Amino acid sequence: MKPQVLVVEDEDALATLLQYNLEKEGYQVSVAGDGEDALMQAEETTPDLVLVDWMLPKVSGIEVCRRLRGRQETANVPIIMLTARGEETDRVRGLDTGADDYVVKPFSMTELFARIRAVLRRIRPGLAEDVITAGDITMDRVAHRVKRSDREIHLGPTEFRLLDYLMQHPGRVFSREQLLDAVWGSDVYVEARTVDVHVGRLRKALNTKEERDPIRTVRSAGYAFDVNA
Amino acid sequence: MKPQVLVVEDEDALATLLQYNLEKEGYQVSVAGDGEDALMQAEETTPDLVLVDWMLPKVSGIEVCRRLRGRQETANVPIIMLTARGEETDRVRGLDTGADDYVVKPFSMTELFARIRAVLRRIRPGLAEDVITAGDITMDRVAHRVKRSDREIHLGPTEFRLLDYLMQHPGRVFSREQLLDAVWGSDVYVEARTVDVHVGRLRKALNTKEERDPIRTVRSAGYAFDVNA
DNA sequence: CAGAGTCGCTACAGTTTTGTGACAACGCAC
DNA sequence: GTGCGTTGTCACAAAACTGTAGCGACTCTG
Repeated sequence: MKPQVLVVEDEDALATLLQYNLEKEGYQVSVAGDGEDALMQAEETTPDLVLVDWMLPKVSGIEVCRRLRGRQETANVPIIMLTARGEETDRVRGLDTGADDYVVKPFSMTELFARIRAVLRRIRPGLAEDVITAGDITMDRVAHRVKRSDREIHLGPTEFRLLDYLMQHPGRVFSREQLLDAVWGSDVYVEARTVDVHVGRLRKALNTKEERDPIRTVRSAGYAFDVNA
Repeated sequence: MKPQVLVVEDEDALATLLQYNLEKEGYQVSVAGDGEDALMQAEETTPDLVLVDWMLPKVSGIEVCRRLRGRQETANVPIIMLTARGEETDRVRGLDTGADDYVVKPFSMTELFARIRAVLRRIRPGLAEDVITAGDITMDRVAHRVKRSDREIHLGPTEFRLLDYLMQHPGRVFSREQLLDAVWGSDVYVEARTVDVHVGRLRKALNTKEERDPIRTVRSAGYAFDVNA
């Protein structure tokens, strides 16, 4: 599963450059032009990493940090700050901005990539494990294996990604469109009903007769993964 | 106890890459960006092995060698040099730089690991792990031999390194690109599908009719070596 | 209760991905 | 040079997976 990166940058040229290079590096990228937009998108896409420019219109970068940290869903998302040289660099380090690292402009892409990898590596193992467990279902993303109470579950690539995404946000309802964006990719066009089919396949693979279906259908809204209660 | 490795490399991207891979391989890694830093850290952490780039800012790699050798505490620490092709390779070998071995860039990770183990084994027997076993498969890296339940397996060099790498990280799925980076070298250009062919050859050599195939194909993701359960 | 909307499921044709045999090129020992 | 083992690439076949359409069941609304 590609790590999702949210870029918060008002300067168009830089934003585009970042998006282009990050995607080439294998990240799923979304861009926000200002702080408000950033907070909204962060809620929607729940990124694995946020890249925030220190200077932003409306809501400053540092404020974006604080707000992200303040919210349940995004409290643990790693943040990297982009600052211009001399832009209170010391205070960035000194103050508890909530950022996990910062990069001073101008920076090279390789440098940025190195920081990103370092942060993801540092933050992720502690918070988001390679292994997710919900009820009796275990998903090991490194080994690419899914088990339900010691029974090995075989899933196709798409079903795997779908389950991955759902398990990562348990309880939350996603519309078919949201799932298409997140699991298929925001640029492919597929029929919304296709999601139904894949959910069906996923259910068939996951459940035996006795077992409770962990995927909940919400009529005219979408699907959600429920942790056993 | 994990062997401690000090990496002295100014190029950020390479340093990060080395750190990442070495840690995954089970080493405790610290990184120094220049010669001075290196000497300081060497004093602090007294590493079991030092990896030095030949070209460094401030204090050259060869100078780092000399100084490390000149100091009581670090006089016997094994050193491996990283040199670019053509970078006075002969003199590196010829002169007594104090290095125990050297690797010519570009190199594959498995090659580097092999050198590291070799040096550690020579200097600090006991720190290097020479034999890996997984299920009924045994791989002796010193003798360069592979056995499956007392049956001798003949492998070509590439298949050997491939199996080595896979067995080193059992259960984990690697993409073709990752395998190319790790086994072939990070910059040689070979077709990704070539990995398939080598996996095929490896399987043919490893398995008889009765035996379970230890290599698992993960569709649209890569391959993994599974320890028998 | 009719009609519209929504969802589960199946079948299937099309596409993507993987396994494999053949082959030419290469390096190396002799 | 000759011979042998190894390597990377290609082409083709097999296997796995995907998206869509279509039908019936069910639900909501008026």
